[in-house]
Amino acid sequence: MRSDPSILHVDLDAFFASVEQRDKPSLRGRPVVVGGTGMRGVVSTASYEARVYGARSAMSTAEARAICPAGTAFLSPRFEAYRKSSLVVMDLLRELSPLVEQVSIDEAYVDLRGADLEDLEVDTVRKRLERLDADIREATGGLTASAGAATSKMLAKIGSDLDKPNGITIVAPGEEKSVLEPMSVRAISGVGPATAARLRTFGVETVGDLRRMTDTDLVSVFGERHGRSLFALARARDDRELTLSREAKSISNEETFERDVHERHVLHREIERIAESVGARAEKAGVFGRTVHLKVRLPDFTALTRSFTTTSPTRDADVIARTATRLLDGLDLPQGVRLLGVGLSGFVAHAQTGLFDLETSADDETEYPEVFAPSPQDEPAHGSDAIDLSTRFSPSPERRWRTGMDVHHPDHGNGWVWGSGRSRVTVRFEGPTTPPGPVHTFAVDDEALSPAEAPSWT
DNA sequence: TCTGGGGTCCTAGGACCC
DNA sequence: TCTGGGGTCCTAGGACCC
Repeated sequence: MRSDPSILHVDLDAFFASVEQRDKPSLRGRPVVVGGTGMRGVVSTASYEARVYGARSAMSTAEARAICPAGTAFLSPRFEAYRKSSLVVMDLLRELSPLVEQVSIDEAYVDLRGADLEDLEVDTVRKRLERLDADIREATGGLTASAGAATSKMLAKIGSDLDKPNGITIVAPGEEKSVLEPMSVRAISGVGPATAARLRTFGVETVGDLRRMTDTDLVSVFGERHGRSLFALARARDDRELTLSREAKSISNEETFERDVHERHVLHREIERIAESVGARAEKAGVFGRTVHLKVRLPDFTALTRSFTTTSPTRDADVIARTATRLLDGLDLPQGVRLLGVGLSGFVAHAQTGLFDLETSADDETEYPEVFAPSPQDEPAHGSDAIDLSTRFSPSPERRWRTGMDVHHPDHGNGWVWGSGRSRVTVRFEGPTTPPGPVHTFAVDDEALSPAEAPSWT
């Protein structure tokens, strides 16, 4: 914890709804709800006029429609417009100090130690924040923000929430514990509905209550990390520094269907569509991922996740889709599917050629049984007959092994390609299941494969 | 007309290696 | 012969955040 209120938290007020009201004067002064407008939509942001009626973020749009008066505008989000205004605000923050941690499209921390201020006294900070407030209004055409400054991230964030909308709260050094004490435990970062409910069973509602629990008890109930963090944060001990830059660790897309889907072929088509977008985003980000994730939500809202890690990083939509389809086919889904998601993680900056490069050194003299490369016309559509690993195909410049490809081996049965390299292919048989089936590696018939083809292998 | 979509981090168990 | 830890990787699930 710092000795001066040099951490700032800035939060744009009802951001999506405010942008809509700014851009469309007829919406000003009226309740506006931005979010999914379909039957299964949820609210992203409700304007303050809509909050009067009880509309809230994360509420189902259906419920918001039921409680808001006629004349309430229900709008789909226009992310491009929001991004534009967000950028304007983030630039203003970076003008204030180069030490900015952007948390989301409408929220950021700023380290005022990087600001050009004569000192970090409460009055000096307040004056500067008042100027920032005016700058944000002017630069964005009337959007407002709420701000909090304090000696730690937690207190700065709590501060920005204390006087919404468009308020400035500075928690003076020494006041942290008394500000925190009467607040609900939900004010602590990392305490959501589940943790709050468990704490309630111990008679803990406020941060003051939480302080009566021992370190040992909290660790035994919530685990090492979470327990220690609760103990420290309840005492306003928060040394977290700003994270000035971070790289994405995963890319995913998911979709909730308007109606639960029962047909496998529809799910397969959806996987292809979603994988297409995941692959395109990975390409845009310049990354290749080793792990493909599948997420399924059932009509009863339980979520299933499956993942598969290969040695061959990819961003090929086709490979992602095949892998995800494999994972889906390992699930029994008699109730149908409410949501389907596909993701990619385990990023490396460049695609590896495959197992050969990753796992085989030049002096590796392991002998593998030989199999033969398939030709593209023999590559089966998923679900149809597998490629027979014991059959020699006629050479073709396009033939290649692809992760997820169905194969058959006379000794091992059915399987699918798990990874491949210039001279060998690895197959997982009877997979993917938990626990996974056996993996066998074969040397491929590389006579017909020119080295130039290798980079296109996935 | 219950409950989106994009993420991050943690835990726990098993495999495997040293 | 029996009994070890520690570390890492992978997988599944869950909590949390905006």
